[in-house]
Amino acid sequence: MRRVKIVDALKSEDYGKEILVMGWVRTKRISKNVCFIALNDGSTINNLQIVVDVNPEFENILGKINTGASISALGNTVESMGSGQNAELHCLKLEVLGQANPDEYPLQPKRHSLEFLREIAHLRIRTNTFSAIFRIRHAMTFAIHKFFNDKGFCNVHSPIITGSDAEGAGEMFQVTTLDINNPPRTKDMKVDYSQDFFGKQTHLTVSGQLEGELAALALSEVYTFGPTFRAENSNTARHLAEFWMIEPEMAFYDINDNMDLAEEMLQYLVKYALDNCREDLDFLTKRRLDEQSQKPQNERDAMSLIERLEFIMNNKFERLTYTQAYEILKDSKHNQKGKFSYPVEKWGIDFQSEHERYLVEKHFQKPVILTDYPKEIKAFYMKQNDDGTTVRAMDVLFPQIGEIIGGSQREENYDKLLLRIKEMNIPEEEMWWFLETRKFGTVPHSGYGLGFERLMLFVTGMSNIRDVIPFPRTPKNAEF
RNA sequence: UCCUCCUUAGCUCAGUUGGUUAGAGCACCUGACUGUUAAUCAGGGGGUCCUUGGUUCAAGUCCAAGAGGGGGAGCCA
Repeated sequence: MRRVKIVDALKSEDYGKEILVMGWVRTKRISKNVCFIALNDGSTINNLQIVVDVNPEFENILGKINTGASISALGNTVESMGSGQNAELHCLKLEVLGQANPDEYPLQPKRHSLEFLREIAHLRIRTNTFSAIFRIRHAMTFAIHKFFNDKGFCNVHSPIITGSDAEGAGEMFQVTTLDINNPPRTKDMKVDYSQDFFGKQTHLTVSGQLEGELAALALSEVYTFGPTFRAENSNTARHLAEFWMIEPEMAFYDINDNMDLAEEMLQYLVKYALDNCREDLDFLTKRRLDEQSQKPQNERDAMSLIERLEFIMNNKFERLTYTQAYEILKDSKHNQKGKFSYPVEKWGIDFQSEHERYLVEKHFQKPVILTDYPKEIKAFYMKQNDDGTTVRAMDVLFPQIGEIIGGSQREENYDKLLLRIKEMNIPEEEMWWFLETRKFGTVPHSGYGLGFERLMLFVTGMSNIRDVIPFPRTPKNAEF
């Protein structure tokens, strides 16, 4: 007999049918004549209640079943006599697949701290919170591919090992097969990378953007969705050493087309979650409400998770330039009363988290897209404006998490790009292939990068990025 | 990397001005109970007080160093 998933068993109102289910025991409640087992198989946040008559036939088996054990149960679906669920399974045949010693199994039917669960990342997936998060993570992955596919974008696999260290997006992890205790040396005692696996020094990628641009200048509209690696010693709830990034890159798009796409994509993804992950979102909404009730009133969210997602879905993002944002911040009472740790008093400063949060959470109270930043604080490949001081950059700022997207229209003029590469001391000889796209059939084009885990933070309402990726990689931590 | 807080039972946490045998709730084990929803009730077992060193008649408590973790900042996605 074929196993029925619990998500389907719970949906069925065709009572009296004999079905087989398998899963992991969440709780067992036993009394003299009847035993209730809450069974979960990860197909839904909801458990199927297995009802077992306590008789000599089952007594021995029931003794082997504790929280965490895996079982298979054959029985008839019946309409529940108790409240709390519609269908339940009246058990006819019960089998233990794998026991879980209750003295050793760390998950109890009670609330655990997220910090404790991080230490048992191999088991935390079995909890309601994490199974909900990872079902949503899957749904978001799928929705991203669906969004771009429906628009005719081409998914491009950019390389994970890169031979260029000129991407400029952060510190990199080196990839080598040389013996680090005794590497070959050149005459001047430097490590001789010509003897390394690739015949040169290589690293894990920090961005697929440059390769994405190459593809866009052939396929028009492309996106990458892959892992990226940053060896920065960042210890925050918003940074990972290994994270997933979505990087669309579009030929013939200017910065306004770019912003339109970013806004449409974020709203599409939020709507997809609301339409397809409702039960998991309801659970996480309740979880966050419980968590918030521990906090003082003035630190609590103004909106619940679901309300916030609906708000994003239904409201246009605010668009303004860096200079306009600078004026708002400079003239704000907050600034004039000296309440910013970093006062806003000189055009050209890079905005701090506190400034971004003020704009998003206090001033506009909605997502904000900032454009046209001073060129000094942005990357070399961004298109320079005619004013000679700003570039066509755009950052999408979200409540709670700050910068969720960073992007720009790209500089398509060969001479301007080359000049900028020289000004910023980027090794020109390593960028020959990138420069050639501007030499042969260059076109206006744009793109952006979305940090997938930052999106996940927003959609799930979790507050630590280590809780929205199954096995987080952070400084001093590569367990599991 | 900087600032700050934390580390006591399997988990979440109390532990007073340093003072006898370190506590609670949940979990676990035993028993009771005809339908429970993190069931309930009664009883029981369970401790490297993060590590090392120091002060003291006496340290879970005070001091120093180290390790691990949380929150905030920087860098960014």
